[in-house]
Order: sequence, then C-alpha cells, then structure tokens
Amino acid sequence: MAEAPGGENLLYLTDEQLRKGIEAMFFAYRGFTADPDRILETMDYGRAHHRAVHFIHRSPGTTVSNLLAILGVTKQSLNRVLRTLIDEGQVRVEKGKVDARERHLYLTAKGAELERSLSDAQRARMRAAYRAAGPQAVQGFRQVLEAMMDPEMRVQYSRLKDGT
Amino acid sequence: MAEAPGGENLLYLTDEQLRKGIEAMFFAYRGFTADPDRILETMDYGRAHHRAVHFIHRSPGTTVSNLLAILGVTKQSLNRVLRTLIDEGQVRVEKGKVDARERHLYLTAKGAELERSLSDAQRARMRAAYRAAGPQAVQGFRQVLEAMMDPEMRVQYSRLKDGT
DNA sequence: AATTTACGTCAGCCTTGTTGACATTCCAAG
DNA sequence: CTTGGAATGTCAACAAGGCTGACGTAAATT
Repeated sequence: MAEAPGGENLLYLTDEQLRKGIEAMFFAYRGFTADPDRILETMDYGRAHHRAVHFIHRSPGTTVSNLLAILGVTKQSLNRVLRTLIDEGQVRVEKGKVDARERHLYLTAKGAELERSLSDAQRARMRAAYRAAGPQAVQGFRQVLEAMMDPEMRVQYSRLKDGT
Repeated sequence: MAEAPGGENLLYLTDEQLRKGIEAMFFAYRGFTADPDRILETMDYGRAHHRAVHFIHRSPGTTVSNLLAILGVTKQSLNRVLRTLIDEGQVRVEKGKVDARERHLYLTAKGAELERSLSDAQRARMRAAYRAAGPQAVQGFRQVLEAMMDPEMRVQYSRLKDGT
C-alpha cells in the first residue's frame, strides 16, 4: 500500500497496461453477455429485451421515460422491444394514478421467470469470476468500473445501487 | 487477507453484490466505448471498424482468419468492414509469401493515425479510471475480467497479452 | 385556453450481425 | 499430377436494433 513518499509507482498507467485493460474489457464483455444471449436466442429475444427486463425487474413500476434515461436509447427503439414484451405477456403496463400520462412497467409472473433464467445464467458466470478472483479483487473491479462510467451513468448506477 | 479458518467471508458473493457487478459492467462498457464512438461517427466508421483497426495495430501482419477468430464474427461481416478500410487507405493488404492464400493486414500511415486518435481517446478514460482507483484496484479489475472470459477468449487475450 | 409533457406510432434509413452459395487460389497429400 | 481441403473474396438476402423526423393523443400545467 505504502509507496515511496512523493512518488507513487505509476507503472500501472503505461500505455501497455492500459491496452491490456482495454482488451480485457472487450473480451470480458463478450463472456458477460454470452450466457444470456444463448437463452434469448432460443426464444427470439435479443439483448435489448434482456436490458428492458432487467431494469423493470430492478425497479418495478418504473416509467417509460425512466427506462429511456437508463438505457440511453430512443423511445422508438425501446417501444419496439417493449411492445413485443407486452404482447407476449412478459411485461404488464399500468396507467399512472397520480399522473395518468405515465405508464408504469411491471414484470408478469412469466416475465419474472424469464428474468430469473437470464440473471441466473449471468450471475453464475459473475459468481465464478468473483470467487476465482477473491473479495479484494472484486472491490477493485467495482472501483475501476465505476470510475470508467460517464458521470450521468454513475448517477443512474448509484441510484440503483442504493435502492432509491 | 486472512479469514476465519474453514470459513471465508462470502458476503461478496450474494445475489445483490453480483447484480451490482452486472450493472457496473453494463454502465462502464457504455463509458468505455463512448469516446471512440464519438470520433468514429464523424468519419462514418463504426465500432466494427474500430475493432478491426485495433487488432491489426496490435498484431501487424495478422491474417483474415486470425482476425475472424479474435473478433468472433463471420467472414462476410468482417469483409465488409475490411473492404471499406482498405478502399479508404487505412489498411494495407499483403499476399502471404510463405502461404500465398493468406492475406496479411497492416495499417497504413493514415490507418495508424486513425488508430492513435481512437486509442488515445479510449486510453485517456481508462487512465483516468485507473488513476482514480489505484494500482491495487486495477489488479483486481484485471483479475475479475480475465476470470469472466470464455476460455477460448482467454487464450486469445493471453496470446496478445504476452505478445506472441 | 394554450402549452408542455409522456407516450405511441408510422415511415425510412444505417450498421452490423447472420446464412447460403459460389469462385478462386493455393498448399499438401496421395 | 491430380485432388481435396484451406483461406479468402464476394453476391444476395435477411434480421436485430440503433437512429431521425413527423404526427397524434391524452393529460397535466400554466
């Protein structure tokens, strides 16, 4: 932990180290999405559906606007995905009671089951990676990822993290 | 480091912690690609072009097959991207001397410049994140990412990492 | 009453992935 | 020398999932 006073060890900031980090992100993200992708494929859904389902599960009753902000896509793009999920009974829509313009989104029982199968697969890999790397490494992992986010996304992340 | 014997602290493996890790990956990957994406947009290239340029830079003289294996796409998909890069003078092709079926790929001066501008942008963010998190965290970051890869991808990653 | 907000939808476009088919070139084995 | 298979290129067609722009409607706000 302690470095020579007045001069930390900065070898970890070389271009070479950074390139390794970049490639690690690239390859790891592939692994990260591989398992849910396989499941989604069998039911004619894509990653976009997964993301919607994930965040609706995470924040039940969230509005369309909210989801747009989190996912960072256009309403047309989200709507396409959302429509299929609703039509196929994965997501339930509820008109807002306080503000009737808003549509609140919930997973149905069927949708919750889908979410579980997807997140089980993804968590299994994440768990294996966590276990292999150990708690210390996991803490570092989270720190670096958080620092890599755009500030607005960091807000979204923290909001979810703290359970607001 | 040392835990109670026979029972490590496994709190970091809870579903809640794993969910945070999953969302961290999601939001961080967005940041990870945001800067190069902005540059690419201005020159009518996409992420696919970036990936090709990156790995050709990383392994000059690599073959099409090699690139296919690393990128994990079909040759038709890669070829489309590769052709525009060649046509626009970013990439130079050389017939193999030992095996003339192979096409060895190199960046031109122009392509190298493109690569530099893209990786400068991406490295800047990575460097900031690394610096903010510190060397200890970076080590953990890399450990978790590596553990998250598919085994075949880990091979590709290590091959590059060690400079084979 | 007028404006703004939240949402939905139609139409069209682009990138980047896919499959399938086919041609060429060339190495290597029989 | 011939032949099979490997490496590559290319054509066509399609799909997912981004995007913009335009328009409509209902509800809240001013």
